[in-house]
Amino acid sequence: MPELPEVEVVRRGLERHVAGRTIKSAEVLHPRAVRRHAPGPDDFAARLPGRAVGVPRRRGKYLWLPLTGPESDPGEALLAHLGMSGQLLVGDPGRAAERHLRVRIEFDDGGYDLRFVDQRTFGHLMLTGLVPDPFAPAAATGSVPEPIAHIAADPLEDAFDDEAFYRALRRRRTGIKRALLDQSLISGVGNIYADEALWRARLHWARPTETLTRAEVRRLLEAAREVMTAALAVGGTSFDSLYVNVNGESGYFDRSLEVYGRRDEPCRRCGSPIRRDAFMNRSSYSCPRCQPRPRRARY
DNA sequence: CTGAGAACCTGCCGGC
DNA sequence: TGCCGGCAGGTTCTCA
Repeated sequence: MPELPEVEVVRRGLERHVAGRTIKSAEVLHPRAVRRHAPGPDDFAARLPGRAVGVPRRRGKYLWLPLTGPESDPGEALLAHLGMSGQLLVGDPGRAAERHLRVRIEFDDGGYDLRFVDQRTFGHLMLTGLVPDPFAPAAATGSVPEPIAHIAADPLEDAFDDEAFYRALRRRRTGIKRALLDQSLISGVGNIYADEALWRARLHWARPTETLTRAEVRRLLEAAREVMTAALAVGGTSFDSLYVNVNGESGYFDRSLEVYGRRDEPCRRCGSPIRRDAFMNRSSYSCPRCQPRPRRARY
């Protein structure tokens, strides 16, 4: 799926094209796209017309459009997760329907519409209330959609607490990559950027979390921030047309990847052939020399 | 409670 | 050409 940088690219596009507009209509073309909206597709579509869209927000890989308008009291939001293949696209309302168009939203100004297109249907949209942000520093006033209150802050947010992350890792009994992908510990990091950050920090994916030092965790977080910030700067990573901004354009970061997808190609630091391991039903890429397997490995 | 694996989908690619 | 296994950037659920 789109990881943090790709989702942020989409958020920025929505901020530019959708913020401040009022919804005229919503249409659900595939009920699975709103399966997590408990009251069902009809309720989803019926409650959107008349709502005004605020400034889109994001935490990790989730993004949401705050809604104001007739029905909305303290706060509701249109929450979106792109899953593995979801896209949020804006464009001329008259254009042809995409093959995997799931939800269409039109606005009362008659301008660009908003479409949720999702080939594999792992992504979803839902309408939900907002609750106080459990990860915000005390006395802060942020709010987040209720269904994602368990999603940790991401490393590019002010609310992310490096020291708390280190302590949580020391308490865990698992491998560092599994922990990096655990969105309740740190959000926004997926399979690509986990591998890239571990390579930069010279840590093996199976390193037991309870053996990590403060310095190593600091290095890892710095690496994760660097790689995701760099990816964001060039529009994110995409190997194919599945990962695009709201205008359907791909990013260029795939050209900057150091290990992901580079099996048997030389490590850019030491020349050793990059290895690929199967793990968690997915691939992990690492350099056998820069990231030696720990004596005690955890999966 | 924690950790590990399966399930949920569609499409593409390489090998036979 | 067609079929089949393997693989794809994620999350949630279930079971131990």
